[in-house]
Amino acid sequence: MRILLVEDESQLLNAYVKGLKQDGYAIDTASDGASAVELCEINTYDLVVLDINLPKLNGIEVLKQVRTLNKSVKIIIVSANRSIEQRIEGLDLGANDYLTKPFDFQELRARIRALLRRDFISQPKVLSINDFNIDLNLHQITYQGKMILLTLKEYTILTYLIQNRERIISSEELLEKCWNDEADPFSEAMRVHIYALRKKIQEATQRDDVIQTVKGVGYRFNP
Amino acid sequence: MRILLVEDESQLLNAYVKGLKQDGYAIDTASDGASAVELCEINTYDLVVLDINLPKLNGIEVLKQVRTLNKSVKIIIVSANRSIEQRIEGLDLGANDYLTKPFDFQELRARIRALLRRDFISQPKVLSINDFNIDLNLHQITYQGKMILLTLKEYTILTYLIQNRERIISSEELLEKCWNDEADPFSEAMRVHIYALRKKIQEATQRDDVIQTVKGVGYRFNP
DNA sequence: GCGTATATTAAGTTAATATTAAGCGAATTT
DNA sequence: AAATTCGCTTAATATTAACTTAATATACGC
Repeated sequence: MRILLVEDESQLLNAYVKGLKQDGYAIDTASDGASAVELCEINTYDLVVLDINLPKLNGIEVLKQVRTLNKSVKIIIVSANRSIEQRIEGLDLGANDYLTKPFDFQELRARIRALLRRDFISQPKVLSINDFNIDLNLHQITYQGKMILLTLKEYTILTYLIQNRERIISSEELLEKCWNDEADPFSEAMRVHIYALRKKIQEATQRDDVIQTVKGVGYRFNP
Repeated sequence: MRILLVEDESQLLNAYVKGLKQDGYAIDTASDGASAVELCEINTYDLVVLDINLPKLNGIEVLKQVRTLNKSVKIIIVSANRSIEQRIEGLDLGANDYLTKPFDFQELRARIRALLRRDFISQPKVLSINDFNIDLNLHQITYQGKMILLTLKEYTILTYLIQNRERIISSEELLEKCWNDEADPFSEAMRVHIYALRKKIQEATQRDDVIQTVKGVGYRFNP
């Protein structure tokens, strides 16, 4: 899942980035409205967190343009201004949720998860598929109760494959959803992660068909 | 857990601060209504203790604004005026509890704990997890009956990790919940405390996996 | 079998965390 | 009030783990 954070207070921004990366999202950032819109023209985000009080381009205007560019992206508006009017206007213009500053980071986290949930097969914080058990809180994946120790990137990839296990995921999509802007599209890094993942999964499950390769198409989680 | 104390009698204020810091809360203070609201705009508190009889901005007005800013914060109103009317009004406006002056500090302490309790797994004053025993009253942590001598900050951190042991806690969250306003967000101080904590825990338990590191994500208490 | 897509390794780079020692200031003691 | 202690923070360095790169090997469809 890929998220764009638009926020001009850089300190706040950094905190969000870190927190959300830990949840396995690929994060891009913009600190003003113009570059936010630019990024949305280039990339396809699943969700945008948009601070309404922005330099250069008014937040409401950014909201309109982003929504025009991408009808399905989820947008969470953040604002220090608690006037109800603005709140309504924001939702009318196509925002999906609204948060008033200051808010607890856990609150943001919960709402993001809630909004992205619809795209997933399963919604809760813990999903069980056959002998696999994924705890989204603990970043923990177990097989028959046995823990599979994964790095952050491995966890991100596997979670994405699992949450979209009804489809075959192309390398391009995996790259797009699990890496951010700076990722080199020609890099082989992803394959190395897949390899490491398979190794760890094989060790834990004695199976080596859990991540299937569909040549020329992509990868697929096979529970 | 982070608390804002709003009280214009500075002597009383200092006493509260000291007492509550002892309990491991991160404490900010304000001595008038205007600055209380300002602080709530900047920071996310878990709880606010609000004296209703305030200079500059009427306490009830402060209450309204604080509640508007943050729906989930717990608010305890303190007042010398025990008129039932005001009491009702306060609770109607979104306060969670009410104390009439003069009151015993232990009373305040108990109510704060009661209100913050819901965020925790376990509510009682003493929690036992495996061989660990945490007495929130005595600020004492023991392992197999053996006392682990901790400084205040160490106790605060460990208690937070223990009370949220079902999640991985990022450094950002730890900083947010265990330090107050003056904390430098780029400080490495927390890591030093973690180090000291681990050392003491290792000494007492002979185990060194009690505070686990999940690289790129955070820390976790592993009982 | 040929060519392309993917897998496998090992080595290199970067980022995150751990460790250590020194400094500072508040509180306590003498 | 000087000296001492203690807890907390700072800063510099070390260590570790994660991630990427790059080079080579294998597999698979045509």
